[in-house]
Amino acid sequence: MSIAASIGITSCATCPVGRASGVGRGGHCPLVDRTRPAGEWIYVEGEPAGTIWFVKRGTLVLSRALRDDASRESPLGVRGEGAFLGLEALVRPTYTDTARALTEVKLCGASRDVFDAWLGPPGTPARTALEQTLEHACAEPPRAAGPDGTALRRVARWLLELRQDRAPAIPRRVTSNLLGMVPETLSRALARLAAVGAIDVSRRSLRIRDRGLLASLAGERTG
Amino acid sequence: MSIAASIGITSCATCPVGRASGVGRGGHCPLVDRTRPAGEWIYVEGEPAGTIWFVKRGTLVLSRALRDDASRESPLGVRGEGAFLGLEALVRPTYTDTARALTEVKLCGASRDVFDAWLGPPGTPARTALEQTLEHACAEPPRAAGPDGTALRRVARWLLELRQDRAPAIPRRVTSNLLGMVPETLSRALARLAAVGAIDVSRRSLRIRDRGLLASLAGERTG
DNA sequence: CGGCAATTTGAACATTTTCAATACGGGTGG
DNA sequence: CCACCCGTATTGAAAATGTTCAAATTGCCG
Repeated sequence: MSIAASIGITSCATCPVGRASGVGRGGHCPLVDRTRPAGEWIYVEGEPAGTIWFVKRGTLVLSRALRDDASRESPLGVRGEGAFLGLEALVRPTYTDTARALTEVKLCGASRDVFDAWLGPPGTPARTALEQTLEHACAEPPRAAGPDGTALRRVARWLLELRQDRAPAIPRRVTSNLLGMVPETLSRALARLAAVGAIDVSRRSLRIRDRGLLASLAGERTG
Repeated sequence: MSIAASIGITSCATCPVGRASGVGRGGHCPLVDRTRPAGEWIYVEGEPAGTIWFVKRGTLVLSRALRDDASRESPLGVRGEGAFLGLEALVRPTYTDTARALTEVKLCGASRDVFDAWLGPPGTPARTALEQTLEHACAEPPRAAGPDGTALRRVARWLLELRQDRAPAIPRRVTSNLLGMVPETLSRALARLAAVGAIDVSRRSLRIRDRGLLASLAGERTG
């Protein structure tokens, strides 16, 4: 519960990983900093999972190749500050998805072996829980959620949940896929929301104008 | 990687949790067995997260209330042997979803405090990784996967991925929601697959007849 | 053997996707 | 500093797909 949140991870002393390593109490964090520019691929689905990363700053998209057409990929999540990336390396030989930087990112990384050593001896309760969790998370293919309302409704809801910090950089294609629709549909939904005055939208900015209206369109326990 | 799989968890000595507790080496596992009949609710979304469970046998559905209509709920996953349930208790005050037994299940459970103690001292690397992972997993609302093919295609793919063991008990309503469609659509898709001879389907049995045909319908890198 | 609930089927309807054309906005090079 | 170009986003109209609602069927259970 007291996990690092939106304060910003500025140093190893304010980083959960750093603290767990005992930085400041004579400990040393084995993960090393790297900064990567926006647009860069951190790792690619299917390649040997050699490195595990921790996000200190910035935002990334996780995506997986469409099975229909391996040349296209469908975004399946966004990760930001405080997330681990590539943890599947602990239970899988290869990465299960592709991670790409959406903004400039600051990552701390370590090889699988180093990370493994950092976690402590195998077979401890905490490691077991972690590994079982990862095992099951990786095994489960990404599933479509049930049809939970129309496109307009899903978009309205998404806007309400929006973390201020994550919003700006996410391209339409990513967002639309996350919401289970094609970019055109997202465009239309945003246009409609703008038309009724719920939001202000331009090609690259987005602002909620009337949160109450948005909520009612989202179908939140009606008002 | 050597995590308990389909062999069956028959005793604490073959259970990951038991082994991590040192059962057989003088240790004692703090989780206690419970058997619950099919159909029973294990916990409900929103209620205080007091107990964490480990699945030793059987299958459960996890679901979350639809935001449109809190009276209905949409299944968002199936958990079986070897999965932890209600782990969100470590980072959240309340359960984030509802767990219901699909078959008779054998669970081992412990209160949050007991489980917490079992995990060992807070702030260790393994615990940190576990907690960060859970934190992010809980925070992320279940997202629809991108429109990854038509209903027929998704159903065909699902059939191919099907774990033999999980198949039998899952009702249509659950399956259909997992696949992002209404039960009627699933019915029709199954009927069509049966019509072309890819599967044999009856109201409560399901058998793959022609795996190759199914794969081609699923759009697996074309043949 | 009846009643019930889940599933299947049918047909009309609504929505979303598709395909194609257009408008932007940012970056580049003159 | 401005014109040009390219990729992303938007818009339009038609087509396909999935949903809805209602009715019929089936299997299960008392």
